[in-house]
Amino acid sequence: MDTIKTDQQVRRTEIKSILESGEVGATVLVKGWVRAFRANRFIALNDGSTFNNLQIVVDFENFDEELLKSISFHSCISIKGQLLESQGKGQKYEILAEEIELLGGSNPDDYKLQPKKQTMEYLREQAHFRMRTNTFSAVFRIRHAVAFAINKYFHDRGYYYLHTPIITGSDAEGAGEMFRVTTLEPNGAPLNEAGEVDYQQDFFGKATNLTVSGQLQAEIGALALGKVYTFGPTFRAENSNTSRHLAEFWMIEPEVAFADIYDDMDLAEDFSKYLINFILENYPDDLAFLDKRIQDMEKQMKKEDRRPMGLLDTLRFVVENDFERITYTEAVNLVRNSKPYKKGRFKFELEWGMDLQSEHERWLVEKKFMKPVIVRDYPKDIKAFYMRMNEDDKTVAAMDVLFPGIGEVIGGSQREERLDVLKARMAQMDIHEDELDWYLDLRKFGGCPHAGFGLGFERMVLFITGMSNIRDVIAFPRTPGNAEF
RNA sequence: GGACGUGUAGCUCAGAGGCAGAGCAGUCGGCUGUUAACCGUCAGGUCGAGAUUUCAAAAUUCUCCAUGUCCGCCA
Repeated sequence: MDTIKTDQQVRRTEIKSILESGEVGATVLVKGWVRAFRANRFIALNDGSTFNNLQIVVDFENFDEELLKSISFHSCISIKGQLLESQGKGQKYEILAEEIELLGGSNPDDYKLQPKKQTMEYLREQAHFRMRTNTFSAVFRIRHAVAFAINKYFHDRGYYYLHTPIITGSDAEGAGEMFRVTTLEPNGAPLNEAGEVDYQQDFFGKATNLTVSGQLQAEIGALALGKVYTFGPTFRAENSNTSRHLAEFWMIEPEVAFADIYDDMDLAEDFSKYLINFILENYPDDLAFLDKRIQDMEKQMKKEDRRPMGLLDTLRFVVENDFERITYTEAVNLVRNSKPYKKGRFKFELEWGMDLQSEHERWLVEKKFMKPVIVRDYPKDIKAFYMRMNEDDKTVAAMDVLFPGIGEVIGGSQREERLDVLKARMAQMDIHEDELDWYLDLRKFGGCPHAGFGLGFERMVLFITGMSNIRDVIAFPRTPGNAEF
């Protein structure tokens, strides 16, 4: 038989559906990408619907030699045939091919890739290939599922999804360096009398930036709709070169009226556990693969660098145990009285009033408590202006949720609802009232206690997938010096 | 922004002054139950770039370029 057109009467079935509820003996049509063609007889086909491949059995005498030759690594084919119970060991079903059509070839002379382990760095440069690998297809299925679970969690609990602006005119949010948004030409922009760029002549009539946080706007939503959350892209122009920072990332920011810092911590813990549980229950194949992948990698590492638990065990452990809750003051004392601190094993000193260093946080999470830790009541001087002042007048009702391996995944606070206290804080921190008059209005007209937090979406996906670099849980990472694709 | 590391075949890497190497991928041939299939065959190189030391440099030294890890800033 030569190349045969597929019979349009038969509709395509997704591989996930065949593996879950296939009917032996039925004629099915499948389409997908070739992961392997072994022994001139067995094709491992993947169509992205599931982690698992479907085995296609080809009697090569029945097909044109040129057609079979064109079935190379990552070519795209359509197969019609009968679904059978597999005679081999590695899989339950297989399809005996009756008709094969080449949808998209992949010339091996030009296609410089192979079915083998690649470095994450190399794959970042090969966009089409990256997402077809076992690792990344698993990561991106899970990423989708986490996003879905976020919306489901909040919707089921009566929160409203609020879309806060991506372009903002406020430059007082204080969450980091911002990307400027302008239509003015870099050379030849109009100048004002002081010789500075005149943004009054810019598109919006003022200087504008990409958002670093939707929180201030979300507060307005919370004090009207009661419970809201944002989930959108966020931009930080920080020159941060680490495995847990992106210049463009997605952030979730719930904001709740009538909530205090304890409600906030309860929400953060319950929410985190829900997301992890959702993936454990719905994506066991992808998680099992990622778990095994990490185990294989760890075998080649020194014992002291290995993680104390595997991925699945870590996720279950987080879901099944309460997060540890301590104050900043307790955290400082624990670190200062720890063996490694006394023996000078830490690079940085720690005194009350200083920010906890990564190494201190990691000791608390990974050595002392062996689970996520929520630290609250930080010194006011190392936190943002909008956080609620505690009665000691030294600390604010802020909390950070620290996860093993990643550090801060959630940062939140109860917001300062007392107008006079907020104004005093802004004056101390040199933030001009006229830039945030709309934010102050919220305290003037029907203000109330409220709280919320920001969760770094990619950091949560990083934790759940067990990947080690945040660039490998987003399809097209933007980092300093890199905006490919 | 700071510190350190890495650039050798399409990919992953070895080579530590003396002929440019291996595995996988690719070519060609073989193989009707494979699971990163296997066996044989052939081909594949400006050793990141430019200088420098040397009889001799992929290797020493310097500059530049690219890239990674860690730290800082944060989510």
